[in-house]
Amino acid sequence: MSRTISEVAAETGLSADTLRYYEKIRLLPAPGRTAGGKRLYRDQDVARLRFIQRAKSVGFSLAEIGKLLRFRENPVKSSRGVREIAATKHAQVKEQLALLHSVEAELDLLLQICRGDSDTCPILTTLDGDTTAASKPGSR
Amino acid sequence: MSRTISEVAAETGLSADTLRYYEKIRLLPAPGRTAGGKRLYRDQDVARLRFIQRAKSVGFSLAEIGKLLRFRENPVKSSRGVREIAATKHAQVKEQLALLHSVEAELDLLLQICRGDSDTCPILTTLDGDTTAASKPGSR
DNA sequence: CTACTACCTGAAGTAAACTCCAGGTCAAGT
DNA sequence: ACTTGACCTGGAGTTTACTTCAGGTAGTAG
Repeated sequence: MSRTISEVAAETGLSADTLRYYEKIRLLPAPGRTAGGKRLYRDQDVARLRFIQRAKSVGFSLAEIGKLLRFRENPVKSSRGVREIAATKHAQVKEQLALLHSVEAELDLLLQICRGDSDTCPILTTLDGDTTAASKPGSR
Repeated sequence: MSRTISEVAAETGLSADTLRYYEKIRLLPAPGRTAGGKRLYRDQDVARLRFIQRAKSVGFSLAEIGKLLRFRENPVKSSRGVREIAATKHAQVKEQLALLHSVEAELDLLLQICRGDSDTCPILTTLDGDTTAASKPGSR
């Protein structure tokens, strides 16, 4: 049921310092304590941390994650405003996805064409417009 | 052909300070100068900046972008090593895409179910309570 | 010549998200 | 009783990506 900070750290891959930091900035609710003052985390805290990690890996800032979490916690209370936030976020995610897709395509292309066996990699020179690489004299 | 720093700033939406900063950290090659010492940027610099902006918006750090640029500039010289970098990057982008998709799906679901008209939003409580939707141990 | 603006430089400051540190406490083991 | 190890706190330090600042120059306008 309840775990110590180091157990949660091991479980999530976050450091104990980070957990305390998240608590400080209110991303995590203050957990219960033992008689001696040690933090005791519960399943829902860990679930919350997993959510945070996922959101973070996707590029949300901690501030944004805070909003998402509050959203998650107040289902109906602020439905309208909350829906707006979610919609905005949703739009951002979609945009991000589109950008990522284009970057993926570009890397894909680069990898396909520039296999390291031929003598020249036309796409790269094309990409850069013209001669950036070989010709510059005085720079670095 | 050549533009001043403020022109490039206007064109790219970056600040002149940022352009000088990019030069300092060698993301941009040192541009030519007027007799009086002012920077003169060329088309290829702007193209490079656009590349940087795209890569940045997708979540690459400036350090990573530096690598991508060097990659782009040395087509064959270091084909092998370079291919590795690109492949790694490619894998990362794919992973990022997968994560983003899952977040998008989650937000989608949230938006669909929690329309702000009903009294309760079951998915939210589910998400937070205990049975985290897709919680799998060892997923990091 | 003076004013003004755009530009220059090196250096210091900022925000986000940690990370590390010093000094202190608590419960358990020997 | 003493030591050890995990934990506590408040605060300083780190990295990234800029931004701001202070003081100075180049070229143009009046």
